[in-house]
Amino acid sequence: MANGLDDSLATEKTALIPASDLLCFSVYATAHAFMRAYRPLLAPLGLTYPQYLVMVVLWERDARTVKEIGEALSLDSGTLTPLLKRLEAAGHVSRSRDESDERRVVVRLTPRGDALRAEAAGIPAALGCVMGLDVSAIRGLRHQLADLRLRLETGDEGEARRRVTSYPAEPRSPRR
Amino acid sequence: MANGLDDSLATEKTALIPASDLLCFSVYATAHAFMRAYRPLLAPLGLTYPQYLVMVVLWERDARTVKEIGEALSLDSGTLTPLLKRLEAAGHVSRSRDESDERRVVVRLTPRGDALRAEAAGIPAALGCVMGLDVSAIRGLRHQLADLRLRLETGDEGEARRRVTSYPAEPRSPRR
DNA sequence: CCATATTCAATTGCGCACAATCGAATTACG
DNA sequence: CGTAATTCGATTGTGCGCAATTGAATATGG
Repeated sequence: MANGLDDSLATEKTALIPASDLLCFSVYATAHAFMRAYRPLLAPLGLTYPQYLVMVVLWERDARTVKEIGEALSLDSGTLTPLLKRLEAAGHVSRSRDESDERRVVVRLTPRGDALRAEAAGIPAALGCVMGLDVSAIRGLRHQLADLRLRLETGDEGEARRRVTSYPAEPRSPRR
Repeated sequence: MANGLDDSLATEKTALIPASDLLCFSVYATAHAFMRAYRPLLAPLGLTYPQYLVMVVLWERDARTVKEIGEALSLDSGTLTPLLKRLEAAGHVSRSRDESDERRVVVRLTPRGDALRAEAAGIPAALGCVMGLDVSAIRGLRHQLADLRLRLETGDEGEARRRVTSYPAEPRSPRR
C-alpha cells in the first residue's frame, strides 16, 4: 500500500522521479501541446484556444449566462469577463443583462459568431487526423481523463494533506 | 475515413459537438483539476505548480541551464525567467552565468531548495491516493498521453490547415 | 415590510504562457 | 583575423487562470 503514486515507480525515500514520469506532467504537457496545435488553425478565425472553447459552448446552445459558461468550462468570472469582452469586441458575441434578473449577463452569438461555426467545423477532424488515433481510442482516453478529473475534484483534500508526511513547514507566504 | 475526429461522434455537417466530448477539452480540464489538487499541498512549501515542476527537474539533476529546464518542461525563457527569479527571491535556487559561456545562466538548488525535496517527497503519493488509480493504470495513461503529445507536436501543421475545408477566412488579426 | 443572507458579475492583483524582439556572446566561415 | 550566422537569456506586450473583494440584485425569514 501507500502506493498509488502519481508516478509509475515505487520510490524508497526522497525519490528521484523524473518530471516526465509524473502523470500530472503528462497531462500538463499534453494540454500545452493541444493549445499549440490548435493555435495555427484558430488564428485565421481570430480566436484563441480558450475563446474557441467558449464558442463551442455557445454553438452547442446559445444565450447562456456567464455562470453557465463557467460551469461548462470550469472557469470563473475573473477569467471569463475579460475573455467575453474580447469576443464581444471582435463581434462574435453580444453581452446583455437578463431583464428578469439584472444580476445575470446573457451571452449570445452574433450573426458573425454563428457564421464562424461553419468555418470552424473542420477543425476537430483536421486535428483528429494529426493525432492519428481512431475513434474508439479517443473515446477511451476521454473517459479515463473524465474519471481522473472527477477523482481529483472530489478527492478529500484534508486526507491528502495528512498523507504528505507532514513536516509542519512553517507558513511560507505561498502567495496563492 | 475522414474520421479521426477529436471527438467520439462522426458529425454530418456543422456539428453539435459538446465541449465535454472534445478530447482537447478533457485534457484541458484535467490539467486544471491537477493544478487545483496540487495547490493546497504545495502552498505550505511556498510553491506554485509550475514552480514545483521546475524544482522536480532540479531535484532530478541539479545545476541546469534555463534552456535545459525549458526543454524538460516545454517552456521558453519568457515564462521561465520571471518564474526562476521568484524561486531565487524565495531562496530556493541561485542563478549565475556560466563562466565558460557567458550566454548561459546556470540554475542551482540552494541548501533550502534541496531541503524542500524531503518536504515535498510525500506529495506524489498523497495525490496518488486521491486519484485512486493503481500503478499500472497510471503507467498506461502516461504512455497514451506521451504518444498523443508526440503526435500533436510532430504533426504536419500545413496538412492540418489544408484539412480545415479552407474557407479562406480573411486575415483577422488573431493577435497571437 | 424590513433586515439579513445569498447569488451573480465585475474588478484587482498576482502568476503562468507565448510571440516577437533585442542585445550580448559564441561559433562558423572565408 | 573579421564578418556573418547562430545561440542564449532577458524584455515587452497580450491573453489566460484564480483568489479575494466589491457592489448590485434577488431571495429568505421574521
